[in-house]
Amino acid sequence: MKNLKNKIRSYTKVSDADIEYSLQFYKKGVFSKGDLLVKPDQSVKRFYFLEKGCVCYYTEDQSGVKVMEFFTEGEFFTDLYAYIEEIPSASYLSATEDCVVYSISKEDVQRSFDHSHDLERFGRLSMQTSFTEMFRRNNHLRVLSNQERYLRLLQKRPDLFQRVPQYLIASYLGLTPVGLSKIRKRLASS
Amino acid sequence: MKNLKNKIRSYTKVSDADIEYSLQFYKKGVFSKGDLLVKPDQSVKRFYFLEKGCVCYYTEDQSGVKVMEFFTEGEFFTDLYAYIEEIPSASYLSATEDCVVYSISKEDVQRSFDHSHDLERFGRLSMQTSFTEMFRRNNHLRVLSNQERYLRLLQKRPDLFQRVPQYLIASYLGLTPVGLSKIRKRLASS
DNA sequence: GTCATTTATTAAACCAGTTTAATCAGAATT
DNA sequence: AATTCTGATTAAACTGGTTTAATAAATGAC
Repeated sequence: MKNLKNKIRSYTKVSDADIEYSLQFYKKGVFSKGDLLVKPDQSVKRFYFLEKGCVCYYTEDQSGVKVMEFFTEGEFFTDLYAYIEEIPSASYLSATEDCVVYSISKEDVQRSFDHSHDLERFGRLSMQTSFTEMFRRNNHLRVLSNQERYLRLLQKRPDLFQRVPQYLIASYLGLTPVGLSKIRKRLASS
Repeated sequence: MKNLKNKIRSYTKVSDADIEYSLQFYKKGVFSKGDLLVKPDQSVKRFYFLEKGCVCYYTEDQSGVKVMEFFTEGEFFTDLYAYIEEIPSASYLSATEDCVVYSISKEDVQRSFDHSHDLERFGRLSMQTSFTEMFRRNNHLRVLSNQERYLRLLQKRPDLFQRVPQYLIASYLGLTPVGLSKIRKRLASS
């Protein structure tokens, strides 16, 4: 739980006692490549810390898979929208590699927030981080060209290209595998 | 400040004393149609409650204006990304009507959060709301067709079509005025 | 090591939107 | 009432992506 403890502390000062109070609720979980942590119509009652592995957050409709995010080691994740709103998920959380997670139930999160002002603050700041990350991501989709987004992803998260198949990356970039292939070709010949 | 007080209380239980503590920091402001509350390269140090009027949150680049959100009476707003990250804004907050706002500085927000656990919780929940609203909005952009988004906006926020020019609505829907016009024409003839 | 499956590339036809530019309508100013 | 300005529509040409389908390459199972 060392990484998790450091992660929490990276948001705000939390006393040892408060950290231990919160950590008591987390349970270790392991998933194999291909496992679904969440799937559509399920309720989403847990909040996860990814100790090891990679998780893909996506929706699927008649036109296929649409990737919203890839989570990797050291990140908190869940289907945050369904978790907050307490509605059935419309999405998948799928392990694209073997994963080790620590997770806590929403009730226990609430217990932590009730228990101390500092843990509540941690909750606020972690929500703030979820907001800014989503904002940044959506801004890129809004203002950058497909090619710019591809190049930026290549630069910012080169590991992803080794870890997940290109058609998922294409979807994450907001295009089809064919479209991404064209962009790569265009770039290669220039 | 009655609307503001009720708004805060709609998030979580806050004592009279805490509410009054927080409310002491808010200052009333009035803006005329066309005024800019925030513009690019400015720092964003205040958090706003919109008592009356309508504010458009948008960016502008070589390809023109891109509307991210319209805020109307009873909503909190600011350029939240720049506010949180404490970086110069990349956006505009523009009054599309005469407006009355109450606003509080980020330092005073922090004072409120330090002052009581309940106010900190309000802060967490309001951040949570910002997250879910942004998520919902982006989800619509992601999974709905332009026509579906137009029809849904027409249904959910019919007032907007009376209050702001159509070319801003087109931008909000992720298309050009020409594109929106085509959709309207298509719908009219069916 | 071979076969089956999954993933990536390429080509061709297509299309929903864009861009540009002209026209039209309405509102505000004088 | 005439003039200007802003906003909305229409038309025509264009384009960056899609879709479909076929092929090729890589991966994994036996």
